[in-house]
Amino acid sequence: MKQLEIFKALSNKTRLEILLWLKDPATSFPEQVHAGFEVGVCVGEIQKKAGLTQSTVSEYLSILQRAGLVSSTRVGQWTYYKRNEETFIELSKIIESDI
Amino acid sequence: MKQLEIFKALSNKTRLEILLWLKDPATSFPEQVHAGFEVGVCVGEIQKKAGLTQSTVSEYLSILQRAGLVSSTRVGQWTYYKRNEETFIELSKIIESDI
DNA sequence: AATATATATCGACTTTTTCCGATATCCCTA
DNA sequence: TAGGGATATCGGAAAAAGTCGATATATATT
Repeated sequence: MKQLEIFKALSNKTRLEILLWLKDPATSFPEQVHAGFEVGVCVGEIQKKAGLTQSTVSEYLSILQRAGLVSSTRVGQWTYYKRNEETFIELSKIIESDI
Repeated sequence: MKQLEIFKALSNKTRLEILLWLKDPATSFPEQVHAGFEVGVCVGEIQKKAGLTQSTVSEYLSILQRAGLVSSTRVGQWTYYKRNEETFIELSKIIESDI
């Protein structure tokens, strides 16, 4: 687990918001037609909610993914992102004891 | 607790190292003449160990302090910094449940 | 009061991050 | 296989962070 990379990923307001939205997609996003929320939320919906450009949001999701905070699944032309809860648990433990 | 400010403070290799050193000053720093480690470690010792200039280390300690991760005590001409463990505990809980 | 030592602050320069528009890639359907 | 929609990648401008040297401030000693 690369702590520094994780903290950098968390050092941005929009990225923190995205992580919060992904915590409970059903209340944060409109119903998804092509997939349930179990697989995640597609980039387009996240982008609309964030109010930034598509390229920026795509980049932000990559940053979160490289840090291990989210994972993605491609289904057809959509990429769905969801939280990687194990990483949050690990991080919480690291802060308790290793930092 | 300002999460974003905390994560920014933690997004730097040297600052993470400083926090680790402060976790066990007795093994990380030479004996202090003018005060025990209970009050913290003085800026000069932290600076030597970090290998950066005095101004940079002083700035870094301010950043950590503004984030609530350390606190300082002035004794004579020295300023001693020590960890603020409550903040780490709080942060760990926030990551468990609020992020 | 003058000097010395420890720390903080300031101004400048460099590097990194933020965020965009344009373009490329991937996948679907006609 | 051509066109369209979703996402990723690239290149760049602007803002923020990293880092330094110089200077200011605070305290201690003589």
